[in-house]
Formats: sequence, C-alpha cells, structure tokens
Amino acid sequence: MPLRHMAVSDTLLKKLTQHSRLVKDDISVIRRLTCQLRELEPEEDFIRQGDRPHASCIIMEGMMARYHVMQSGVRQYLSVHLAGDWPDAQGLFLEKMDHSVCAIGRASVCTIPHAELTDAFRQRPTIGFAIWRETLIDASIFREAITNNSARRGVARLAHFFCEVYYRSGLVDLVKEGVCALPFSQTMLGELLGMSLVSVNRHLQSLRKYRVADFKNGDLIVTNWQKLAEIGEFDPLYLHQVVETLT
Amino acid sequence: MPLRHMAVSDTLLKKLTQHSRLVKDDISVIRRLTCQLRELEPEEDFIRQGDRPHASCIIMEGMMARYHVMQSGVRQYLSVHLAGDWPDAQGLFLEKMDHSVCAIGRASVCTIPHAELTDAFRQRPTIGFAIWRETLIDASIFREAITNNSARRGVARLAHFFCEVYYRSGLVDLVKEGVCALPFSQTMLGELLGMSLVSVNRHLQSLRKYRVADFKNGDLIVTNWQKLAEIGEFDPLYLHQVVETLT
DNA sequence: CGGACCATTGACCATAGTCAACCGCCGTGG
DNA sequence: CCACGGCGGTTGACTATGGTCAATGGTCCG
Repeated sequence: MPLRHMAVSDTLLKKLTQHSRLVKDDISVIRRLTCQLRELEPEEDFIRQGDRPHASCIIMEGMMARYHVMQSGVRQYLSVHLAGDWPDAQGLFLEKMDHSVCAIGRASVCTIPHAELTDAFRQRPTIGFAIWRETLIDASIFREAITNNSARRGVARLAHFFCEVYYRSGLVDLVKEGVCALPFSQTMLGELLGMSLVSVNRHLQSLRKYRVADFKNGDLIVTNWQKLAEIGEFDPLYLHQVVETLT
Repeated sequence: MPLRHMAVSDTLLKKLTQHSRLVKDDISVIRRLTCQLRELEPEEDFIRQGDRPHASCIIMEGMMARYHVMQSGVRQYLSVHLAGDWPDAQGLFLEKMDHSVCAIGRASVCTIPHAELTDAFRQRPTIGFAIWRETLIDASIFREAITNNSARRGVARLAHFFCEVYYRSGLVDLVKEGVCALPFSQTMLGELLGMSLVSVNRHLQSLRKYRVADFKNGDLIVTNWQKLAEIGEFDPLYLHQVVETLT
C-alpha cells in the first residue's frame, strides 16, 4: 500500500457542504488537515471487527462496504459507500470496531488521525456538527436497511437497494447514461440483502424481464427509474440531502 | 400531557458516565440544562416521520421505540429504548425525521431544546463527544439489527432480541430476579423482527419448551441466560459499554 | 353481555433456501 | 498452445421455513 501525504482533497468539502453550511474559517481548518493516501486492493480490509481505530478514512475513489461476520463465518454486509463517504466515522468515538470495513473492488482512501479530527472539532464546533451529521445520515441508512431487509421481500428488496446505490451515485456525479458502478457479485448482493444467491439471481431476472434495471459485469443499469423506485418503494428522504444552516 | 420544569436528572449523567469520562466543568454545564418533563400515554407518538425536530428527549421511565411506516401502513419497529436512552438524538442535526418515535407502554421523558444542547457542545466539546458517542452506539445497535433480521432466522432472531433487551435492562438496573419489562404484544415483536405474529408465537413456544426464556404479560423472563445467548449468538461488544477517556 | 384485543392452534400455501449440475470466461501452468 | 481449475452466473428439482387465513378461548373493560 503506497502512502503519500497530501492536503485533504476537495472531496471531503464537497460532501460536507452538500448538507451543511460551513464558513471560511471552518473551511480553512479543514484544509489544514493532513491525510495519507492509501490504495486498497479489491476486497482488502481497511479495518476489522475488534480492531481499535486510531484514524478514519474518506473514500477518494472506488467503493467500500461495512460487514459483520457471523459465528458460522458467513458475512452480512451492512452498507456500501462511495467516493466522499466516511465509512468508518462510526469508529470515531468507539473503543473497538464492532464491524469490519473493506474495499469493494479497487479503492483509494485518505486517512486522517482521530486526534487531528477531535482537535478540529474543538477549534470549530461547526465542523464537528457537520461530521456528526454525516454519521447520523449513516445511521439513517442503517435504519432503512433494517426496514428493507425485514419488511420488504424479494424483488422490492433488491429494487430498493439498487435505487439507493443509483441515487447516491448520482449525488456524487457517478452516474453516466443510466449506468453506475456496483462491483458486487450476486453472492455478495445476497449477503447484503439477507437472501440466497439463487434468489438474487431470480429477482434480478424479473427486473430484467420488465426492463426496469439490469446488473452485469459490476455495473448497475437503470432503464426505468420511475418503475424501479415504485417497485422498491424508494423515498430518498432518509438520505437527508437538504442544505440547511448549522448555526 | 402535564409539563413541569426541572433540572436534568441524574439519569442522563449516569448514562453518559457509563461510557464517557466527564470532568467537573462538563458536569456542571450538563446540570444547568433545563428540561421539561412530559408523560406519554401508551403507544403515544413523541415525534413523527416528517416532523422537524426542535427538541430531543431522554427517557426517564418506561420504554420507547423507533419505527418506520411502510406504504401499506405496516409498521417496522427499528429499535427499543430504555430509561436513560436518548431515542431521538438521531434528529439532532437532521432537518426532518425519517422515522417516528413512540412510547411503548406508559413512559415519561425529559425534553431539551436543540439550541440549548448545541450551546453546551460549543462550551464543552467533551459533552458533545459523549452524546455523539451515544448516537454512534445507537448506530451500532442498528447494524446489529440489520444482521439479526437478515442473517438469523426464527428462534435465533427472537433470542438475540431478548438478549439485547435483557442485557441493556441489566445495565440500567431494570432486571429483578431474571425478569425485565418488555411491554410488547407478540404482534409488535413480529413488526420488530420482520416475522409474522404466528411465527413469533411458535418460536416463543420453543424457547418456553426448552426452559430458556418466557415472555408474558409484557414481561421477559430469562431462565437460562447462557443458553439464550448461545441460541441468539449474542455478543455484547456492539453495545460498547466500556468506559474510556475522551480527551 | 358484547366487543376488543391478545394468544394459541390447525390447515394450507408461497416464498425462498438448499443441492446439484451446467455453462462461459479467464488466468495459470504444463 | 491448450487443458484445467476456479469463479460467477444460470437453471431445475426438491425442501423447509415461514406467511396467510381462519377459528377458538381468555381477559379486561365499558
């Protein structure tokens, strides 16, 4: 893993200003944060269940996911993360990781030591609030996943997940002509949605058949967004993408 | 709903110091927070999906729960909360509630305006960190719920939930001789665990049959904790009950 | 006494899991 | 160069888990 130092890229600022209002002083404190760039191999763990986190990372490129490992060894993926996301902010104030975070496909991240972050929060509480909000949005996404995996079945569950990935990819400009990257295998989709590989395959086929969406070679192709959102009962409220003032 | 003013009770301090180290100044700022006591009728909503939250509440007595409402009108409960919990801290920096919060049985809460809280965080960042951590623990509980409802089936799912309630009740001294309150109906357990009323009833019977746990009249009775934890694959790590220093 | 709600049970059905085989693709090594 | 193995995707057959429907009984309350 090659490491090099760099100033925190605009990726972070772009993400935070998407939902929080920051003033000049906040921005300059953020710009002063240093971070190390790290490249992750496909499926490489960034941090593991049981580890004690000292730094957290922002995704520069690629995709990452959180997951639990069951006693049986089976994985349960919990959420997926895109460029600009902060997939382990959850570990900021926790002693030990209760879950792992890995790359999905090749990814590069920027890591910032916790100590530097908490210093920034003390200087400019608004920065802390913005990142706090970031973690609250994460939590909201978890809640939606509980509902999706518990109360929706089959096609709706798959459709809802596709909606989420597609919508969030759009927010960070990662959708090109109805296509966004989703470097998952069907097996992994099953481990995310709490269904078997075979079920994923069959529900996928019904989305294909009705020309709503397709998924192949690690790409998600949305042919009928309206219909997909309807099947998945998708309402983006839970992603909380509204700019408001943090006084 | 009778309202009266009071100083924030020790309930909050007890909760925060359970997992965060606070110094004298922090504590006195917390003691200066004012709050309104509010009594909630059984099943009364404290705040609803779509509302804009201006205050948040700490549970003084009783139980509360978060839930989503599906398009079909069906409820999906997301998490349950006990005395000392902060069931809507999730709304602290969010524009609109993406879920509702209601009382489970009779409950009383203490509400604190958001503005007063953010002021406290600016004065004493450590207080913010402690409450931030509180919300991160919530998120961890959500993650566990994803895994529970997606990757465990039947009895294990029910057993895991019982473990969580029993364990958390123990932390705040609400277990008496193997019994703790859980004022749910079997229908509600189903809406929490993503299974039908009938399944809940049947899985409950198998826990009864093997003398592991029982559930009746709104009470959870644990007769064999060891076995229950084994069936539910319960590992309390995700509750993050470790005191550590927040510098 | 009647109604509402909750728990329980049986019968039946639907969804989804398991198992197994097969295909195509790709990368490795003989 | 080609054979082979591994992996991901697809399919069929069978099974199991759990959902739906419906009826019953108990308890509490008006």
